[in-house]
Amino acid sequence: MSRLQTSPDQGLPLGIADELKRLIHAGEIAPGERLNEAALALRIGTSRGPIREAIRILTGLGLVTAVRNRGVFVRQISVREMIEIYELRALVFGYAAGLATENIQEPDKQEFERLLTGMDSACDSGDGDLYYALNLQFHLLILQLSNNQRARQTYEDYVKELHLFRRRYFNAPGNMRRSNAEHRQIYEAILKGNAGRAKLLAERHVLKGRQRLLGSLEQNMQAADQA
Amino acid sequence: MSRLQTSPDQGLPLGIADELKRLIHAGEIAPGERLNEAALALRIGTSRGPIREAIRILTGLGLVTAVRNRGVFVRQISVREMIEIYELRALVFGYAAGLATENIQEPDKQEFERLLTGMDSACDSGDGDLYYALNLQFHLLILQLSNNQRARQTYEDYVKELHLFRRRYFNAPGNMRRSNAEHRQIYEAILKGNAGRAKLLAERHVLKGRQRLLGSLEQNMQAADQA
DNA sequence: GCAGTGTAAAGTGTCAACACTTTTGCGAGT
DNA sequence: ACTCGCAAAAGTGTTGACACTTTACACTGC
Repeated sequence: MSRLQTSPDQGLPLGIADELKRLIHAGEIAPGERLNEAALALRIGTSRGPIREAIRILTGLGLVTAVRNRGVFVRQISVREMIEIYELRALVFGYAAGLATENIQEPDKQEFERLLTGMDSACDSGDGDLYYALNLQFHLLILQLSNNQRARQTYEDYVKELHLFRRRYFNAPGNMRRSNAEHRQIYEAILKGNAGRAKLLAERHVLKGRQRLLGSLEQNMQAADQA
Repeated sequence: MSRLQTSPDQGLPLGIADELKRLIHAGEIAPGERLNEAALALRIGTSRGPIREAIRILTGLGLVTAVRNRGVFVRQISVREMIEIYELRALVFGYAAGLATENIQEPDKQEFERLLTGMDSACDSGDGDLYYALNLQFHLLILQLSNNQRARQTYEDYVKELHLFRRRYFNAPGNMRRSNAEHRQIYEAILKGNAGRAKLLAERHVLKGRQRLLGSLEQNMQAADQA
């Protein structure tokens, strides 16, 4: 019954954990929702043992919170946690941008150009999903150029974790344009080898992203109040 | 048979996981060692089910690595990983020191003084363990003053994770003195409200700690070569 | 109609047994 | 003595059953 052809079989629990991670990060299982062991076992086509082990992996990862005798629930992130994570994400991104000035090579530059023009056209066509995907690639490319694997992993984890924030990020076209203008500035600073400026701009870029999110959040709240 | 009175019972697997974490971080289970399910079950006085779940939690936390059909092994950290983690630790510590300039209060100042003089006397008496404990408190106090709970948690995790580095840190008395001199400089910068300087000194302090570790590592290697 | 109670259903917690894989070690053959 | 192969042992992977807790719901009494 299962379609766990995700990875070279590392064992049932690991495979199930990956599948659950995917479901959670994709939002198919909403934050706050409970994971039903029996239902999952039936769906995957296994017994509850491996399911429970997979869920424990997620517990260790902090994706779910366990309550004794009541089950595990997909973690919800509070506004405060969101703010704190953004802070650290900005820090790591700035760090990586600074190092990128030292490690950038010719092929990377071409990749940067491709991503930046791609995001421009995504702005023009108002394609938020495309912009989001390219934006993520842009950020990860910089993390890659930090030459610090752990930093890259940490950054990816932050991005995924922020998906647990209850409210969905809503890309207004104006935000996308502003965001990409910042991208260009960061890229130019990296090109010029200006590590300090690249770091500063990168940090600010993430923190501005946070502000944009908080802003749209407030708008939503007001809209909800009026309804 | 078990003495898992560690915490308000959050369930057997959680309790066991905590116990295992303690054993690993205390070094009682060495990096690279395998965890035997049956033996642990016997020791804790339970069946293998909860043991396996506890082990999966550790898998999620990254404390152990699982190999199919062969068991789980306490994670070993490579030199490269150690270097990368120190880099991020320096970043977070610098960040916290910068913010500490804004959030420090009177009682914190007294605590700082207590820790600094305590470390001085630990230097005098050559008490490495005491120095290590106070040093950790000093760092955590600064993290506390960042007012970013997540940063504090991250920093603690880094410190624990570095315990998985195969070679033990060996506190030479000279290193302790130099280290505490740096502590004083950081504290003074925080007192003066000089955020930039506090941040810079704090970052450097951690990176110097890394150099000290790498240095003692090289010495050990040479000693091993001569033996 | 409503609050309180008791019971059934749903769900999690734990266990012991069995299946499968890997490792160990003995013994035959060279 | 050394190697190869086979068989026993050790260990992990998975399962279904049972115990316990929480939740849902109908029923009783007011």
